[in-house]
Amino acid sequence: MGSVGHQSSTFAVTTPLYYVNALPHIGSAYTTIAADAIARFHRLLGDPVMMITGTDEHGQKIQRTAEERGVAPQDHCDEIVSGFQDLWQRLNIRYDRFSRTTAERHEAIVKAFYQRVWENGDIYEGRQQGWYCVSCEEFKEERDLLKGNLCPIHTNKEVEWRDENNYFFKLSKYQEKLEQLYAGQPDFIQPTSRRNEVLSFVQQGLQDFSISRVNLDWGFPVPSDPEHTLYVWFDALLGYVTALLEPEDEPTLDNALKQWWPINIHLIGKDILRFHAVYWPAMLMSAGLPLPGRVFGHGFLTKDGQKMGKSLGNTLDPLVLVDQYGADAVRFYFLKEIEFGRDGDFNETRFINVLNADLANDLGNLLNRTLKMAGRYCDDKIPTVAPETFEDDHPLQSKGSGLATQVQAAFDRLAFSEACEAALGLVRASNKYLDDTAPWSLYKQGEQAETEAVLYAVLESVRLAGYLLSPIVPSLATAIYNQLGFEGNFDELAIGQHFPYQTHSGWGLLPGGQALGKAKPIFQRIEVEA
RNA sequence: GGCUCAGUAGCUCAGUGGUAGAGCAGGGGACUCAUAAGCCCUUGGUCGCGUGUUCAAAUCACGCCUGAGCCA
Repeated sequence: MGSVGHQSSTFAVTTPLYYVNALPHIGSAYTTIAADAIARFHRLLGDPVMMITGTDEHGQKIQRTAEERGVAPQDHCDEIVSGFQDLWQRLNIRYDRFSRTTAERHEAIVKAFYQRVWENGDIYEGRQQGWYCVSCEEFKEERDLLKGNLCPIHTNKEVEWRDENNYFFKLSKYQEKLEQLYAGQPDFIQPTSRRNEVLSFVQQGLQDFSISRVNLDWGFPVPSDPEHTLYVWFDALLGYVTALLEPEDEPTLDNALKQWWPINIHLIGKDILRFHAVYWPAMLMSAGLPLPGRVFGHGFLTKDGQKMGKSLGNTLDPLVLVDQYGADAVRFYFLKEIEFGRDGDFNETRFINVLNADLANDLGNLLNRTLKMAGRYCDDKIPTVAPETFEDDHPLQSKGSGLATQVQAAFDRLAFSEACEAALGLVRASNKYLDDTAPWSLYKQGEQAETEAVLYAVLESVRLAGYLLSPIVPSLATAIYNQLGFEGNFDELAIGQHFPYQTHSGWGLLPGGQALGKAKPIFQRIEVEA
């Protein structure tokens, strides 16, 4: 029952390498939480997992931001980077690599990669004229500009006229190959709405894009012409490759690619879809490297239905949120309450309602009430119950047995919300089952065996729900397991050996006689003063 | 301007031809093992608007309105 077939294989997932223009915002936190949940799920399965995050640190925008602050670019980057690392720690993100594009070994990888593309004849010198938005680090079409030569995205920034010699990448050469890729690998870009966007973009015909800038110091020199500086995006995407080097490895492409390449999933926000779904695979084709499995562009977050932004002054600081409510709360809200891929909203009332209803009332209280009864009626031990006690149509066993497959399918599709709903369904059924069977009455009537059977079924159901939710709410899962008498912690990297999916995702695993831990509410209700 | 997607209960969403559903929030009730939690019952919707197709439309077609996105 509940055993799930799974071919173990390496699994690599990335977040974007975040631009260090400013401290992390809630959007970066959202992507990173999702990536962490995916990585944790694959660790449960026992797969060797590589989760990559990091920072993108080059470009004119960084140079100027540092100048404005009166610090050296590298010092600026170091500062912001520690802000990211601090947030990831508070959010309980277990990344394996933190890739920085200013790392020395990154330059070696970039050079080697550039060399391959160069030798393949895909880089040429050309002239680029046009309006440039430094904040976007992109050229803009004149027709798209707002009045006063303002960038349509950075509406307070004037674009700058550039007329310079740049090096170009022959993107146009890969038009057909890219179209073949999208057709032959329909899951390459997800969700479908994003895929369609890319398809229609590519259909219009691809133009070569420039991969170098002049009059810019903060970046790597172009290997074939050190007077030029490599365009930040060309360098940034390669941070995914550099990340794969073992600490003791020589920084060569072969070393970087030997174990984890190709990446299974690139998780990104929809704003950088084009770079990952078009430019990146073309660059990889040019260098003769295998392509990633899929690129998933998730939606944006709003606050109280409004776009967040500094100008509106309605930003949501992830640091404040996690300090106030804790990592599990934040992780759960965003992954359970928002369908991954669609835009989602943050509203504090809804946030509190969801956490109280699902985590405190349904899940937390279920464990607590059952544990208290087991303490009183079963001598603080998991009751020993013969397996045949549970008929096939037992309401909890029947529901719990099918969950492993369901949840795994949901995680495969990055449907975190569905995974949560499935696990919570068992929790709700357990609360109902308790009321239907009323073990407190059974016990008073001297029905010891029945009491034990009921409590076992519920304890086991809480365990299973906690296990399946562990990629989303690892600390809660650990608390559940510990109170059920297990030793271990869902933050362990070897969790797939300690609590293997193969066995722990099934129903009926709790060992009878195991001493229970101390009952203590795992998630306190959030009280709001009226 | 072109194209795409969305508009269903206070909130978040499911429902793709046959008399409107879930979770949360709100109201009431019985219980007591529990984090005044859980369980049961319940209020609440001209399914964005209009026209059409059909015996029958939230569901199909056309038009419109609103919002979001893509068009280097």
